[in-house]
Amino acid sequence: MAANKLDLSSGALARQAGVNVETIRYYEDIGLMPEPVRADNGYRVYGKTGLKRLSFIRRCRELGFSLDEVRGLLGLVDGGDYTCAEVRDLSIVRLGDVRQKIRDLRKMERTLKDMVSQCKGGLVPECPIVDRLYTSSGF
Amino acid sequence: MAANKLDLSSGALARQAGVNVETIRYYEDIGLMPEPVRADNGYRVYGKTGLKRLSFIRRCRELGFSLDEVRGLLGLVDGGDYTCAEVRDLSIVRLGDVRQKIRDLRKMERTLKDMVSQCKGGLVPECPIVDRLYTSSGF
DNA sequence: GCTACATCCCGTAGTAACTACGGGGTCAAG
DNA sequence: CTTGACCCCGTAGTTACTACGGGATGTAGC
Repeated sequence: MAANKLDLSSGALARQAGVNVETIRYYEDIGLMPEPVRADNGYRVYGKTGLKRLSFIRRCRELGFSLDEVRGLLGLVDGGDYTCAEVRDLSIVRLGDVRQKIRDLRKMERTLKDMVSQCKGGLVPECPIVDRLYTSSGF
Repeated sequence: MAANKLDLSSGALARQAGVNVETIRYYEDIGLMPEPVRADNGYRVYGKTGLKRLSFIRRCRELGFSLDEVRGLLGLVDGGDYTCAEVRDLSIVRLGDVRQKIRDLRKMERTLKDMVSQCKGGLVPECPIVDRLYTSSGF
């Protein structure tokens, strides 16, 4: 076979997509990435579609989709019969999750900030932060 | 032995501290919770200190401290020779982490929001969300 | 042709922080 | 005296990877 000019080894693919090699193999194991063509020496060979798919996965992960959700998205795309609405719904759920997480973190931020500001940072072995965390009253 | 009126079984402790029973055993295994006194039947028996310690751990976890960081905090407290400054420093690091995480999530939120708003949610098999995730251009 | 050295292969095990499972002992109520 | 809740323990599963180790292969310089 003539080598396509876009042929990529697993290492090259990993670099281009911004993941590492083991991750590709992991995705292959769990069925997110298809088994690639192999060169005569047994090395994996990827093309443009491989790169697109892996980049898709990486971006979804960056947006906080779980691998299972990514699997769902890819299933829709693979089947070719997905509707815009399905994808949109999943994204809206994700958006809700993200917003909830932001709220939680802001609460954490406030609590930590309060604790730090109450603490003089001295060398004394009594610390309002520890007191606050150690007493049974909630915060 | 006379039963203290604050004696708690593992189940009761779990309920009071808001974790579940297996988690207590896990903390015991990894040395965060000390091995408790056992009743004649082999059941674990906890007192007020057990409850305080477990609640401390739970609160730290809620604030995003890793179990290793909690271990450090507990080590300071256990040793009795911690200084306020040490605790404060760790809290400040955590606060920085939390703020970074909020920034990351806000970026995710913007991206998701944009994607959803671009999508009409129709039944057509072309979806700008998928396009956006699937193409190799970053976002 | 030979020697480094990088890169690839594979299977397996380790990570964090739990959660779940399964098989058995115990205890209080009716 | 049985039923159901609770407890014990060890082990394995979860998510999403990362690390390890041993061996084959490819590539560059001498």
